[in-house]
Amino acid sequence: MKLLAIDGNSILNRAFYGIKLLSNKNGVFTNAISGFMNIYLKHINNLAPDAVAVAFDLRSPTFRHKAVASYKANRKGMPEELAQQLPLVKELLTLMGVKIVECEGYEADDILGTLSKACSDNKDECYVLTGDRDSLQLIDDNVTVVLAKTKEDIFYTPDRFMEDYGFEPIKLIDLKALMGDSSDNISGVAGIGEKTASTLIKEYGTIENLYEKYEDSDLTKSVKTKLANGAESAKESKWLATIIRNAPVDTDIQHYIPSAPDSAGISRLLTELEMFRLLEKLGISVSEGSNSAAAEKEEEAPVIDAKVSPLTGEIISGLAKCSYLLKDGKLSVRDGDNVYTSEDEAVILDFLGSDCEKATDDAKAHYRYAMAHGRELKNLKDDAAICGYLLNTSASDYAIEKLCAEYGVHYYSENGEFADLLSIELLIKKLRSVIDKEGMTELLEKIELPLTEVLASMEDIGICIDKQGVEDFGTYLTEMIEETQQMVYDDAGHSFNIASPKQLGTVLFEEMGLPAKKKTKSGYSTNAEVLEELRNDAPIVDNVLKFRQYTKLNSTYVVGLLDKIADDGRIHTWFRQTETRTGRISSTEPNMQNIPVRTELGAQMRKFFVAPKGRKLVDADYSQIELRVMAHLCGDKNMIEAFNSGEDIHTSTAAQVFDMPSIMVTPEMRSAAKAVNFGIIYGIGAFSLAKDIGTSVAKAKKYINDYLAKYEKVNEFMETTVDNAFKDGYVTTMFGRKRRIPELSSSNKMMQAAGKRIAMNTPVQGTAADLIKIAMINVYNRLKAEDIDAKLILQVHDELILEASESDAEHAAQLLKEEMQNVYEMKVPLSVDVHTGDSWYEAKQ
DNA sequence: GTGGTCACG
DNA sequence: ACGTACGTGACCACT
Repeated sequence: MKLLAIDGNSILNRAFYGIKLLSNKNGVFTNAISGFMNIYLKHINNLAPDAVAVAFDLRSPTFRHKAVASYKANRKGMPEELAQQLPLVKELLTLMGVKIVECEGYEADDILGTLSKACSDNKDECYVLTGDRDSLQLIDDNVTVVLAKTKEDIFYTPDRFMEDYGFEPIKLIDLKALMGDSSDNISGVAGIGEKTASTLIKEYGTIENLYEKYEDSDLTKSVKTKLANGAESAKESKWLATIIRNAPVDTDIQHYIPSAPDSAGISRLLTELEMFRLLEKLGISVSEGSNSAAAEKEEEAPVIDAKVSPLTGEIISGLAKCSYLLKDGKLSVRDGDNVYTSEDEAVILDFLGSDCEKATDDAKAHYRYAMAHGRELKNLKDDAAICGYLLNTSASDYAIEKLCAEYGVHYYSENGEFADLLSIELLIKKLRSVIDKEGMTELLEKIELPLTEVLASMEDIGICIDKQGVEDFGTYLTEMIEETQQMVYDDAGHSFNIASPKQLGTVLFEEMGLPAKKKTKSGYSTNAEVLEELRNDAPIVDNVLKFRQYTKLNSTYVVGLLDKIADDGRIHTWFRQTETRTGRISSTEPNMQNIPVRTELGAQMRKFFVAPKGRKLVDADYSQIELRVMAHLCGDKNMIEAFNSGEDIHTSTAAQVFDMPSIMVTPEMRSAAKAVNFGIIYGIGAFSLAKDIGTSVAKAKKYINDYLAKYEKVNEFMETTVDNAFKDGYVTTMFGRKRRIPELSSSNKMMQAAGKRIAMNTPVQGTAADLIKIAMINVYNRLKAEDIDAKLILQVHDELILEASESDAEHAAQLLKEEMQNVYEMKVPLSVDVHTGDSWYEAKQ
């Protein structure tokens, strides 16, 4: 027999501190559960034990001994984030059929001691899994202690222990009795540390032997004195350090053979915790749990006896309402018990263009399918992924099966390949009712759903790129990279990989002896901020910075973009509508929202995004939209006035905060005001502001206080927003978009502070995102309705870009500006700058 | 897969 | 005592 005995508390602790805090949408933390299970599964797979016991600490108010009362008294209480995961891990293990062992008045390691001794006595094989070195005293020929470490685990057999420590495992108790252990409140012998203790144990073996012989030994006088003074403490410490091996628990290994897992129960629990990857690892499907009482009780679902037949034109014209899916060129349509399928492009296009009301799960892709063939997708009414996103902007994806499990909708896995199709109707019905209850129906119907078509069109059209120009720029960059690289090697005296922060750190801070300003988890920080400060100390720094700039431009933009040019010579980015927590859209493959602009060299890239012959690019961007949103949301008179004056907002802010006429505001004052304005949007902190504008924290604090005193309503808005966020667990934008903030329920101060900043920032960033989305829809519809030869092609958060015919460019520019400025009646005017040009670079002037 | 770095709003 | 502003995505090195 082989037993795996696990120190549940120790492994859970290790998992908790080793993985960043994660939580589900209800704010239940899951990182320790996930880490624990990873460690657990790894060892189950490696060791294939016959029996498993997971031990947990359990202490009642009556301790088994007086000394125990103070024992571990100074150990910090478990943080709330970890404490709430403890019962969940136990529940999960129980559902998995794994035996949990707890014993009133005993700690987990006492239970491990007892079980491992039983194994030893019966010549059974025992593996003790723990993160705590104390348990190494349990090692013998039958007992191996597996020490779980962050990187790799150590399998401690008697030989391995001897190799590391130089004495037998059992003597670890004596070692601890001498050196003590502050985390366990074991005092040891005062003045004796690890080194001395280890030497003494190697020579004398046990403290009993040591105390018998030390007086006549050749130990130094000081050590002898320490031993003499600490004699009593040493004995008590040895007692405390000894793991109990006869705790009253079942020592029959047979008892710990796991029973059959409750798959449905596991599925239910992990679905509620949103731990889908773990579920997958356990080989259980999400739907297994949905038949019994789910977290959200599953609603009655009819049995569907699906009749499958090919889709025809006749059927299409008879459809009034349906749900459908379209993936990899395969269409499946559901109308009641009837399922129609087709892989015929013409049939699919006819279906998409029909008047039938449609519900699906990836509308944008289907709009693109139709557009790519010069056809339309008509009467699209619902998109399950979009609905899922509005209800929880933090999920990693919005697969039908997951959403069903999460919202207690029956998932038709019994219908095999049509499970998704048959499930989507009830799923959407459910999602719609929750969206309605949460007041987001208008957001869905007026903004998100119409936007799917706009984004599809933008992706479909794409932006024209000057391939030759990019290639030439790449050639230039490659030359510059080689040149700067050589200069760095010359400065360093040898070649190395400059792109490796580790190697660069060694060269700069060890070989060349430059002062290291900051550290990261894994070594010296070498980021631009640090290097900037060292620029005057050594020429290598400047060359490294240049190297970084050139390689970044080359690999991310030149090489990256060339790789994405489609056959039509254009770049078709993917806009992601269900990605960001705040409601912004994101762009990938390639990311068209982070094309360089801030440095002159980088901005050159924008010269290669062009309008084809006979056409123009029209670029319009909102000026200070987030600050204007803030002014509107809080209604502060002074701030509104500042915007109404039409003068530069940062100058205006400086004038108001420093209480002087605008004409007397210096560039320094304006720049400080600008930094404070940014800080206000992000959720201000004096330290970061000070760093940003290079002043003292005290001065930064004063700037903030003066600002908030001048703009009272801003202050008030921040406070009420944060208060409400604590109360509700979420914040909302002007158009009802929600973001849950589980960080606020963290007991970690840093984490909670971050939650507050999120609470302050999201309504502002999110409302700005709502506004530009509405503008996009209006622009799209007007261009279409008025038959203007211009199309939206890009959105960069506060900026929209059109490609227009030369003749319509001016008209389109006017329309664009008008729609953006008038998107919504605000307490301050929205201001838009618009330019036209042959390239993005020109149109952005 | 994660961390460091850096591009954008 | 600690670490430090919001939201993204891509690339590289390293485990």
